[in-house]
Amino acid sequence: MGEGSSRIELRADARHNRELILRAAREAFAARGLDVPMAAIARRAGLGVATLYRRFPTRESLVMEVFADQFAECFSVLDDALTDPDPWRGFRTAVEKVCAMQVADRGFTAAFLTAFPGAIDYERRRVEAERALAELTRRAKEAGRLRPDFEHADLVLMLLANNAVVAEAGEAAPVASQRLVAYFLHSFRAEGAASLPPAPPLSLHHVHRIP
Amino acid sequence: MGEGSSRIELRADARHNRELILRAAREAFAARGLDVPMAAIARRAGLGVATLYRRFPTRESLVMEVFADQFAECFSVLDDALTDPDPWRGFRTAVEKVCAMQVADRGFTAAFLTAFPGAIDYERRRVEAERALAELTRRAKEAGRLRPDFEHADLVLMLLANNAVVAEAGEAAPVASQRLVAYFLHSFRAEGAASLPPAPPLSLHHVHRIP
DNA sequence: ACCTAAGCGGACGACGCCCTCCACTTATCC
DNA sequence: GGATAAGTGGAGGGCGTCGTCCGCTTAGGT
Repeated sequence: MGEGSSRIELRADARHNRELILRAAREAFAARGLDVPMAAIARRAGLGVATLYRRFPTRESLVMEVFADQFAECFSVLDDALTDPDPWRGFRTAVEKVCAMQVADRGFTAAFLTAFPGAIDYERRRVEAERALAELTRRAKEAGRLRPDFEHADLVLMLLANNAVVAEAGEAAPVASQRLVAYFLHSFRAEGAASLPPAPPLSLHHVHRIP
Repeated sequence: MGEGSSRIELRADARHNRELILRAAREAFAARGLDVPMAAIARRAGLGVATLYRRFPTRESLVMEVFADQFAECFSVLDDALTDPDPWRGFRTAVEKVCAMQVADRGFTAAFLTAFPGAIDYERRRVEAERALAELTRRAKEAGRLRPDFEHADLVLMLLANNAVVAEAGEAAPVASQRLVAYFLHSFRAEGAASLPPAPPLSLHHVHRIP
């Protein structure tokens, strides 16, 4: 560590091809989910498979890179939510925006839900995300708008549910997702809350499956 | 057509092996979902692959046969629900039971949600199921317990959601599913219902995907 | 007991995906 | 413009699944 070199020195054409790969992968993931063949991505980029593998030795490394900015967007959503003076509105819009991101990009969820064992940076971010979410829910509960027995794992339930609905609904995905999220938000409200069965021991970390 | 023979005349050993296959398939589907290799099912049954393929030329035919009784159970659940004097309790218990069936058997949902183009009998049953569900929701709405803007497609949303949660939660599946269903039922109640975005154009028929 | 057709199993070719290896091309520095 | 190391593409070996083919086994009738 600390050589300073790392990877800054890529030849110009290589750097260009790297961008082609990322764009192709982004498109492919968005359209067909995370399990598109590596060869299909390479073909879409107009490059050979070897080039793809040299730049991104594992599928995970490619996924991580592709979704880096989506992750960033996700964090900015959380930050926005935290600075909203109305805690419930913050909570609600954060949920809505993240679910809309799932609709916009089929692969995003899988990346979001997937903890790559080796990806240190991702791990750090995940912890940050969980902290932000915890704070968000704490404040919404304190304001008396989020039901007191709401738990962290409930968001995981919702993300899984939304992911499945988006995956299966095809054309109808945007409408279906909005309806689903409205239902969830309605049942997350403190108002009229009845007792619930216990929450499952799920976390963003716990749930991981890379296709 | 019209020989009357059809398949009644199977040799005794063949009939026995057929049962072995069905049992093995049931176990395999329950444990790992619908996409287990055919060879794995054959091995579990202690038979050769050819035997499996001769008896069930397509994966679908096997799935249909395996889940025939689960379908029957499903219909009896709907019938019970329809005879319940309390429409809301009928609706609620039907939902809870079907979702519990999804937990008990990973493959069941996929079979439930999958419309095999050629399976006439299945198609007829699906239509029956949809009619029963329609009646169930109509009565629950009439009793003022189910929200008036509830739609058929919302059940599909829930089944998809539950399926995904069951698939991903592993050990925690039973707890996770119960929690999820409680949330859904809460938001399906007429009491405290706020306006919703429109329902997606989904039906049990519309959603079909065989792994 | 014996005949015969139904039943059986495993080997096999096809396919699709993964990932690597190596001979060829090309950017970059002098 | 030439040296050289970085970069490239496609062929190919490995793997796992599918579904079929064919020679052997065995149930069940006589």
